[in-house]
Amino acid sequence: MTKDKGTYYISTPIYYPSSNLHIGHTYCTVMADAMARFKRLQGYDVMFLTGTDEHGQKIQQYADAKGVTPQQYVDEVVAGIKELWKTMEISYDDFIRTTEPRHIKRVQALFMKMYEKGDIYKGEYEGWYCTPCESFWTENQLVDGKCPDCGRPVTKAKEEAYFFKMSKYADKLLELFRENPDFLVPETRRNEMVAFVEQGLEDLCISRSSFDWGIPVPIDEKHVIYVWLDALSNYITALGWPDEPEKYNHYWPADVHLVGKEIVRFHSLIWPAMLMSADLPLPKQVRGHGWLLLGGEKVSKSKAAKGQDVIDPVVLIERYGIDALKYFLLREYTFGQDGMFTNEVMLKRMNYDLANDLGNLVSRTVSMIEKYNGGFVPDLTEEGKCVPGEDGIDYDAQLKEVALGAAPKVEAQMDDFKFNMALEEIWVLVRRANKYIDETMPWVLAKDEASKPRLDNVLHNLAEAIRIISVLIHPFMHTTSDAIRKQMGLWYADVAWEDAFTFEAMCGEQVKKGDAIFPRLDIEKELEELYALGAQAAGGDVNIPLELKDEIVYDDFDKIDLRVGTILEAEKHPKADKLLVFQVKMGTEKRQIISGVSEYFKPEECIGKKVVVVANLKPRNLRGLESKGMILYADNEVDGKTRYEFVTTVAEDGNSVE
RNA sequence: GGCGGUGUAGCUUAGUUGGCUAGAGCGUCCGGUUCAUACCCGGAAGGUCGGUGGUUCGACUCCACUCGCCGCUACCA
Repeated sequence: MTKDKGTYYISTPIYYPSSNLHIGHTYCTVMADAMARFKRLQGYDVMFLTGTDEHGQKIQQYADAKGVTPQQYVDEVVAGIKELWKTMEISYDDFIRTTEPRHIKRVQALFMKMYEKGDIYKGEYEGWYCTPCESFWTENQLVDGKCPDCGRPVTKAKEEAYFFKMSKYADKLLELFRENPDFLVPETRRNEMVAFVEQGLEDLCISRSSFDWGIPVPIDEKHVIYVWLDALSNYITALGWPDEPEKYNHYWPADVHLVGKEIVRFHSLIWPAMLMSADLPLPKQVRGHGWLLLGGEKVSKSKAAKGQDVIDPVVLIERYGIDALKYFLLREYTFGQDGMFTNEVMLKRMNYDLANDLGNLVSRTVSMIEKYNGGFVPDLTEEGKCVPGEDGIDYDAQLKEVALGAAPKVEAQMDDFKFNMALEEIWVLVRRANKYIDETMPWVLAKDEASKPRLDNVLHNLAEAIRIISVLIHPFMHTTSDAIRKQMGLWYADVAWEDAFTFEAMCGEQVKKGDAIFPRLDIEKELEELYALGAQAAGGDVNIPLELKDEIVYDDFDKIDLRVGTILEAEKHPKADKLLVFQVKMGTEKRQIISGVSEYFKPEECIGKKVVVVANLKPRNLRGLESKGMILYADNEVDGKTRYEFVTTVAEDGNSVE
């Protein structure tokens, strides 16, 4: 660290410890870590915060099922998360757990501050509740009567609850977006939020009394504080607000909250509104990143074991190393956009960029310095300067120009969180250095004693280029940076960002060839082995219980009358683009049934299909047409896209299904 | 349906305020080289910049319409 550039506070979301983390969480945390390391290297006083959000009904249920207390349950999972971050050398400065006393008392203080402001009142909440998502939904938000976020079943809930007058802050939020467009990026997310607020904001339910695994409401012991007030406030409670204000005053407001696009709304609307209510400054920026997609779907805990791609970061690290995985995640994907994750894309990146380009550059340079100059980096001499040949190009000058130009370009890209572009800028230099070797042909120079001065300068310039590369990659791959510096004889100096701005720094260092920095991978072989691992995780030998709905008794099942039917007619609903209207014959009866499946089936291909129908379901009007019953479909995936299949049989129409 | 975004070589994609032959990586084909992890370097083929119309001396870049994807939202027994 050289000069003080001020503070830089960056956060990841606090993760929900319901199970182990996957590569999606890793992706977010790796980005935050790279930025934190980059800012530190530049001389900022960095605060990098991550942590876990440990309350809620779902954790309580998981713990009950396991026969342990919620605290015991989260302690175990959180230990695993910390272990993962340790393995990945995530350089967080603090790890906040919402079950820690320091957090609990400060959340209560925040509650009281908002309460005293008159922004919290007691009301009654009725709605549908999705336990896994900890979300309440209104009747018409439900999809197929299920949670619109995760598709799992919801339960009806009505309870006394405390509300936060968020509606009061709608205008101020719009003003925030209008006057401070950089508050929320990328732009598409900001547009969505503005549209959301303009629709009108409802007050936010911030307490629960139906379970008790949470922080008690200070004015009412029957209630616990509900997820958002509890979780979001971690960004200031970790700093000591309000009782130990020193750190808080030093780092707040945060420079950036890094979040996934699915929680942009909470960070850009609810969190600012809460801070406004408490008369506290707002964070400077919220950045929503994209998702890693597996076969077109978001990487998630429930999809974790599906298919052939390995998304367990621990497995990938064991096979390829932390730096290769980090490089891949940061280089391959564009911040803010979704990206496709496949083993093949990952392996190619690792081989082409790391083994072939960077690893090989270091390897060939060190070899030549050992072979042609006894292992010592030569000094530059006047007589060894490049004499432009017929092409008129001064190779030395070009290499130097690219090398010295890299750091400012990296800085510019990093300012905008364009990790992939920052790395691309570095690789422009890597490629230029490889090209420089072909241009100058040291092995030819080495054959003639008269060209020794020229050879020395070439070797020197290569060493300089690699030294600069070692500085530039340090925030992204510090272990590799150190390994390169060791081979280059640069062990004596700590990495400093300023070193990327000088080109005549080396002389006499003793290089030492070591193991390949990134061994070349046999992609075919790796793909096969990863495929096997993926298949195994997908359930080959392992028996992992499915996540199921609440248990029912036989009588519950017996209430459902399932019948075999044949689709006679099918057409699009005239007033709804996603609905198909079927005429289904079940024995003696023919009736109309409507399903929301037009994106999966063309009407004509449904005709004649045998289906299973829930026949005694209460009829309902759907956009003007009556639907009597429900056709059963099975979730499926074809060519990587989700779709439905009819649940079918060869049995006679009208027969019952049991 | 409403709002927003997006559509550029086989694949992944750069293209700030409109301006020379639209760049890059991977893939393909050809050539060079041997210091190096069978790596590296050079060259070529390949794009009517989704479509149509318009503004302009000139549009991938602006406008209108249209088609396809995506997100938010509504409807989805």
